[in-house]
Amino acid sequence: MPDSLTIGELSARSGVAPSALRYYERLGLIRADRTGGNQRRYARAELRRVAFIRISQQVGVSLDEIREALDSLPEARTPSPQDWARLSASWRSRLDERIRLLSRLRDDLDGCIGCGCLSLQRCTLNNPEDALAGEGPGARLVLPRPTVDPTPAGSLT
Amino acid sequence: MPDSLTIGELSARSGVAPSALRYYERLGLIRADRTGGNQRRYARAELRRVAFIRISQQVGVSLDEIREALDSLPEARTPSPQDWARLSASWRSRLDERIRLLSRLRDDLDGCIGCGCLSLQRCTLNNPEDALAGEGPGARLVLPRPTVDPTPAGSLT
DNA sequence: GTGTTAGTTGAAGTGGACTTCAACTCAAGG
DNA sequence: CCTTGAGTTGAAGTCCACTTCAACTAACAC
Repeated sequence: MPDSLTIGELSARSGVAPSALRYYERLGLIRADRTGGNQRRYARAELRRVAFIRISQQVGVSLDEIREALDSLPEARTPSPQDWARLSASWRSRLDERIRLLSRLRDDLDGCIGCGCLSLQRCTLNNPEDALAGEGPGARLVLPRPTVDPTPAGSLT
Repeated sequence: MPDSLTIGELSARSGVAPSALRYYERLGLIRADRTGGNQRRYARAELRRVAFIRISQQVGVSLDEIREALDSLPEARTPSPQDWARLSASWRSRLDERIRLLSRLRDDLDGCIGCGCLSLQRCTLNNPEDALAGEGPGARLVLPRPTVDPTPAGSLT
């Protein structure tokens, strides 16, 4: 059991293509030592970084933001379990939000399917930002652009 | 209350940029009549199509698949509520699956945060069986690659 | 009729996340 | 040694979903 991994090994164990690992390195998300012959050798700890990267992507975070998060890890020492816990927790609310949004979409879709209207007028879908804030001209279709609506959006008739 | 909409009006009411609407038209997702002066005029029914497109994107369906779905609508007549209900329902299982996946990710993340391991060894995350790789535009799951691992994947040590 | 705002086109550009390529070099087994 | 598979690089390519641009033309209020 070697204390460092080749790029092929890291790829196999993380499920991430070698080309992607090199790409991550270019972006500064992971790092590698080099052998005399200039080949990458990954410290075991990099496996955790890659795991964190993939999880974060699932949550819908961009590589750029992931890099920022990873930058907040201590450089001096190998990140502790607490360090990782902190980072993981930082995505928690985004994950919650995503789940909440999709769940509401499902419920609303059920409702709209029920009547076949797909008008979404009465659906919270219209106001993805926050259903409770629903006042004024703010309501729009799913995935609104940040601009302000001239007409009562969401009315499909 | 005109019986057709300009691209600006459709944009305002759907929350989709005019450039995106033109793009959708090029892809064959929506259609428009033309005035004598060659400007687009959208039938009211197009609003429903755009709504469906945006909802579908939320679910994580590509424009290409959305086009296929829309192609299954009757051309002869204006789609009925039932037609729309059928299409919406067709995404339902994908939506369910996506929600299920994210929920599991959340739970597992909670577990991993608890111990700070981030190893995911004991997590369902690892389970390549139901990886649901490549679904939607969002990043894929941890351990997405369909290739078979030489080593027990997910072991970080 | 004039001015302003909205719309038209094809082509090119953007950004994110990678992958592919060509042309090498390295590492390890026999 | 020699062969073979794994690794190296920078540059370019890909895919998706759009956006931007330049150069025009339409529609509409006054």
